[in-house]
Amino acid sequence: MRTNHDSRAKVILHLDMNSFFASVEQAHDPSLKGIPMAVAGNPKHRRGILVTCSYEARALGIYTTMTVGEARRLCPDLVIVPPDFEKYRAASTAIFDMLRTYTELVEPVSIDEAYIDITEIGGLTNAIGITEEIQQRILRELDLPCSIGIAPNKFLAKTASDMKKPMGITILRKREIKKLLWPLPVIEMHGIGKSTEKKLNEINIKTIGDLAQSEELTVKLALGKNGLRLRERARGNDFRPVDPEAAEERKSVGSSTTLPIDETDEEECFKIFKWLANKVATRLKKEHLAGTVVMIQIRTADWQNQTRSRTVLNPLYKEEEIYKVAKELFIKHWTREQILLLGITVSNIIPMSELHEQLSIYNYEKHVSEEKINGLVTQIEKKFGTGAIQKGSFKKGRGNE
DNA sequence: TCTGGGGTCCTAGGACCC
DNA sequence: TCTGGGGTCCTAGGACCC
Repeated sequence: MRTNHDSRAKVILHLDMNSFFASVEQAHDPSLKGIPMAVAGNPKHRRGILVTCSYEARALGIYTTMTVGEARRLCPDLVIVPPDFEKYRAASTAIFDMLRTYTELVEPVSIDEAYIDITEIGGLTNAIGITEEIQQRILRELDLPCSIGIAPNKFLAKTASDMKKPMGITILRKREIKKLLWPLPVIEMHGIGKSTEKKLNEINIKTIGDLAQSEELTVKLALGKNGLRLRERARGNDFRPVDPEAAEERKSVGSSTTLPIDETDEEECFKIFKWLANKVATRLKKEHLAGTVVMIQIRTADWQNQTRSRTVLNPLYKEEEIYKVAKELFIKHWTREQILLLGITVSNIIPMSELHEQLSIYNYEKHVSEEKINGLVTQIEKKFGTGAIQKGSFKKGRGNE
């Protein structure tokens, strides 16, 4: 179907904001510019870490995920600001809106990343011009730096945007991957973490090139379907389209917190759950969402994670309802081990706008009886053949039983 | 490098249904 | 009573990403 010299080859951009949270803070407060600064959640927390840091901080050996304590030791002048997600969300929206003035084919992947398919609006000839303009406009109008990758597919575009930071523009052509990608260790690949790296190393696959040139069956045996997908990516093949609706509706809303001490007191845990239920409920309400699955997470002092969940019939969104389920799950499953972290997540999300239908008993019964009827229809047709029943003949009206 | 919190996607077994 | 096969939902855990 698609060949190497395909004239219909796509031009995909991957935009990646540079140390996004820190940059947004600097844009809002110019006194933070040009100095080592970092964003860190609750600095007085016993295990606080840096969420992001400025390039000036990086130059001094500071990095993301470093503990606040160690960062301060290394750089006493480091300015630390607490995260402000409202601000980041607003900046993010502004960026994506700007991208959509070029094309509708914008797919946000996270708060600070997006894919853009510019094949139709310029192809390869205008790609660099458009990319430079986007980068400059984001810098000028929003005061935010970004890196952009240009490539024939998502994987290569993502890889390219990572190659030059900050304020980079990198083109990655398929014919260049042998030289640029294949010598790198597999861990450098997006989608490969510690665990997959280990499995690959065990079958003597060390570099991205090794993976690209490996036997299909060997990789499938070691990693399953995912292995085959990674192998294709390593060969430069990725046919996922840029899908503007991909990240449209969220799948879960959760909140978790590391406790001030390793907790063993049940009543204290209840209090935490109450607080978490409130946070989750508040966000559900704000986004007009509800969900039918409540999951709790318990991380014990030895870093073992446990999750326990329950599916309920009617979507819930109220603090009291969420708390009640979470508490019951906790009572039922906690083994009285010391607790490091507790969390609540509500998933199987349904927008409130669809909630009244879900809650209607009439619709619920109708749903059930239709399912029953469909089952009967199948059974009868099995016995007497498919024209035996005129479809829809007893679906209408009420009182089916 | 032992440290947070927000997510998504995938896998696999068991229950249950047809 | 035994035997086959397909499918969906629920639950728990793992891997990965930002």
